[in-house]
Amino acid sequence: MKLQAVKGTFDILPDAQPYWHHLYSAAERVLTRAGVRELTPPVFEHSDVFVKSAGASSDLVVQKEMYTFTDAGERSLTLRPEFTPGVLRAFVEHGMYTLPAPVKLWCKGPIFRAEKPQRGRFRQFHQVDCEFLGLASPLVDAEAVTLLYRVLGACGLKNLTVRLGSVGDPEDARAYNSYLRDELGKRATELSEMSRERLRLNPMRVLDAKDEGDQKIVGTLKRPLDFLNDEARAHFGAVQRFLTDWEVPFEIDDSVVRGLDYYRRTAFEIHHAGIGAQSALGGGGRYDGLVESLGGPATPGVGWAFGVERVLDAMEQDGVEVPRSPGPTLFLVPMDDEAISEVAKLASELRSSLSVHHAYSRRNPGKGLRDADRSGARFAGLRGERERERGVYTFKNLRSGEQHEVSEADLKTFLGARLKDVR
RNA sequence: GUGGAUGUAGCUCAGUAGGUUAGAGCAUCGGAUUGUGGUUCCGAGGGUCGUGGGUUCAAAUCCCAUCAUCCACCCCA
Repeated sequence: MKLQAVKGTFDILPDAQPYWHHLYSAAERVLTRAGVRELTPPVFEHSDVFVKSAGASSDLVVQKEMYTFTDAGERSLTLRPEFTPGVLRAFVEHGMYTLPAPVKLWCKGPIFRAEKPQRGRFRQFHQVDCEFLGLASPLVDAEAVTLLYRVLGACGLKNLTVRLGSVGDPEDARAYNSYLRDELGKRATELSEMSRERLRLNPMRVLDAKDEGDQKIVGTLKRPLDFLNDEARAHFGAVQRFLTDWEVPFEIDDSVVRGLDYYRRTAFEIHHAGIGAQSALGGGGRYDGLVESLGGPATPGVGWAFGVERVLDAMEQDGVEVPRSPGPTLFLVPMDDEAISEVAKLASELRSSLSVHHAYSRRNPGKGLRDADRSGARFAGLRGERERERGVYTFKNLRSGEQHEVSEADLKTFLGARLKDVR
């Protein structure tokens, strides 16, 4: 058995951590300022939570990609394949529907789907998710889209494309689907094999067929937006007006199709060129009715999520610079055996207020200063026989090369003063 | 589920008319320097050549199988 991470999973190594922190802190900053509060749901839930939310037509597609297992108590549990159902479960379980609406929640963490890996697609990956519950107003849809856009902007991304659409209310979607089945059914023989298969399983998918002949046929059809009822149309118009007013760029794309049944009205995606075939960084939409179908009180809601790995990929493509994690303030070098434990003890004491690293074996000054330099330390502190005799450390500023002796008693004040100077 | 590409040192990669002890750069460790860093110079350690089988006097190299990784299709919460 080779020692190797499970297919579709990976380690986030120390060198990569600054990028992750940068992204998460950008998200936290933007969302917190907007009054969105963090909620951390468990990584797994009763399978029902995800199965019920997926809906009837989605479960063929979706359930086979869920990591489901039975625990020792014969409970069927599932590693979350998305955040929304778990957040809604928590929302209901804790009576958050009594809070003033909208209740705005966000979360972050790993997500699990048993898909075949490729660029931007893994079996364990990470999402930042945001949910706005309790209000059906288009104002909330617009705020949701805006915050998604702002979070990604705060990550340093340029050239984002927001695609905005509406799937209407359930009866609109049903009407459009049967329209598609009728019209495309008549011309099924002209369609490619793939589109015929899509027509059978999910007619809306025919709209983004890549085959040229298919696209000609699609061009003659009415669009999903033509089927919106008056209220849904007005809602969609209001969302657009808010976004325009708030100077959030977007394009209308009525082929934004959400795979899950629970979406109503607003649907949106945000894309970035240059991260491969999986170009969607994230997306979301309105899901009025979902809380109720999970067994809670009727509650309108809208939410989104984005894939952290894809955003990091996009950041890399855009050349986003992230501050390197700083080295220690001080690096201590023991120059004889007795000094090894002395510097370890001193480091331990100084760490109550400073970042202090040290070498773990006897080093000559050349090697010791090289170690200190490589650690990125600002100062080095050398300790050997000479220093011990005089009760001092030899301190060297690694940037200026300036060096003096500092008595053990003055160490902290010396460092404090030095740091002030440097700043 | 389908297709293509790729697996050689910790990392990035050379290395095919099959032929001695499989190389480089980076990284690590040591020395130049047993009390003064970044640059430089010298040296060392580190390899089941993904795995298994086959062909051959001889396989990293050719053949078959298998596993893994990457990319794309499909799908996409």
